[in-house]
Amino acid sequence: MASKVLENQRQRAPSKRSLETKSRILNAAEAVFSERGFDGASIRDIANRAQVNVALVQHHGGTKDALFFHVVARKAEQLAILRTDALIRRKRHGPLSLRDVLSCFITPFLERVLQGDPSWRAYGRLIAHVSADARWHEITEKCFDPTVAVFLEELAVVLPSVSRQQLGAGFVFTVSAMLSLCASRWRIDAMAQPQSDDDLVQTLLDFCEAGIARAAARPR
Amino acid sequence: MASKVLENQRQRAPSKRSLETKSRILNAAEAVFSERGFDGASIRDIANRAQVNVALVQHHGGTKDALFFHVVARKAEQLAILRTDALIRRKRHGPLSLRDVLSCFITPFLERVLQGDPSWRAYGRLIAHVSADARWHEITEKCFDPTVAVFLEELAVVLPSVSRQQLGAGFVFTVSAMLSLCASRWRIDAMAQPQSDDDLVQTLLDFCEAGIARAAARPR
DNA sequence: GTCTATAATGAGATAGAC
DNA sequence: GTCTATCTCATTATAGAC
Repeated sequence: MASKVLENQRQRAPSKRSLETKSRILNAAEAVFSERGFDGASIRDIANRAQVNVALVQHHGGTKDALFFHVVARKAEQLAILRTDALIRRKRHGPLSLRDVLSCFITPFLERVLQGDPSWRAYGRLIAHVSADARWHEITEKCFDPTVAVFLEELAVVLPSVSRQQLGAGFVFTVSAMLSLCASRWRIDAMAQPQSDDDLVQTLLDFCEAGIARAAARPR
Repeated sequence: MASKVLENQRQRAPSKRSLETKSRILNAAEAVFSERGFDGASIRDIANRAQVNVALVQHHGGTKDALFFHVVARKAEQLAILRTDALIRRKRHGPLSLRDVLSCFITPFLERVLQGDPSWRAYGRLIAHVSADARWHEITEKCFDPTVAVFLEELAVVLPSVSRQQLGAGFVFTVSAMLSLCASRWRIDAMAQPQSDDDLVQTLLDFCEAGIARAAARPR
């Protein structure tokens, strides 16, 4: 009898079903958080979307805060690798330009967010939400700041005459312009004829490249 | 008896006390909404901060949505006047430069938000929040789009060779960079030595001016 | 105009059976 | 791992006395 119980426990350490359930929950949380924000989302909404019992969300995701952090961190880790990989790969073809650095940061993100994948689309809105709220300071710090530091160093190499203040400001402006494409693209499209994703990304790169380069031309 | 009731009602049509109460409520709502967002804020928080009974918030502000709209619209009206006035005043001194147009849009806002006035500081964060969320589409449309349309026209005059798509994108990037100073200034300050408000605004204007001017140099 | 009291709902979290 | 049931609390909104 007792051995039968033990055997059962051993055999389903993390069962296949639970793995599926856990990632269904994370996906649902990603979608709901991105649509309604942290406070607007409820565990129950998430459970419904995941087609899972309410209690299971807490069981697999922990508290609501922990679940939120987990959702942000999951793709942030992928993103950190994609961005630094892009940087390393481009470095093999000689010294970097300003546009190279910006492109290695922006493109891996936007090409996923603007493309069809609904999960990345949701993630884009979610990050725009996280980034605009000082309350998520700590999440930003853990998930994104390490990569940002790497790219700031690269900017400093490319533009040695520009002060750290200028570079920091330019980088924040760049990130916020990038995120505006996640949350406010409808506004751009409403102002004129909609344009292709690719054109939009090039326009963004033009904008930020020129903006940061200006600091080099007019040191402060 | 009956005449006494009528007299009481007449004498305090909108009494001085009620006017004070109403604006205390709006100020409190502004502060709480800006700190916690729409969903994170509660009518009770607002009532407490206004030192007023819970029921009074509903009485003077209506539903939570209506109160939110009212708070956003209140300063938006002032802002629309300040911005267009700045435009008109500068037009008297000859034709506008690109930087003039951007400055007339950005400066009236940022000089209030970055300055000490806590009410405008709160409003800045609030607008950053509103702007990052498609849910407030309608509020944006009513409160800000008319002014934006005016400034887009001015941009088109200054840069006739640039497509509406490019101008629209450049304007959205500019607005989002501007709003990043409301919500994410701590991030800039964390990256390097903090800089003065004035330097920061000039850096922003340099960035956006160069960014939009680039579109003129490289038409798409 | 202001207050108390309460209705009606929905939230996050947990205990305990299976 | 999964589910039902429930605890505990906070929310918006309103009804009605003063």
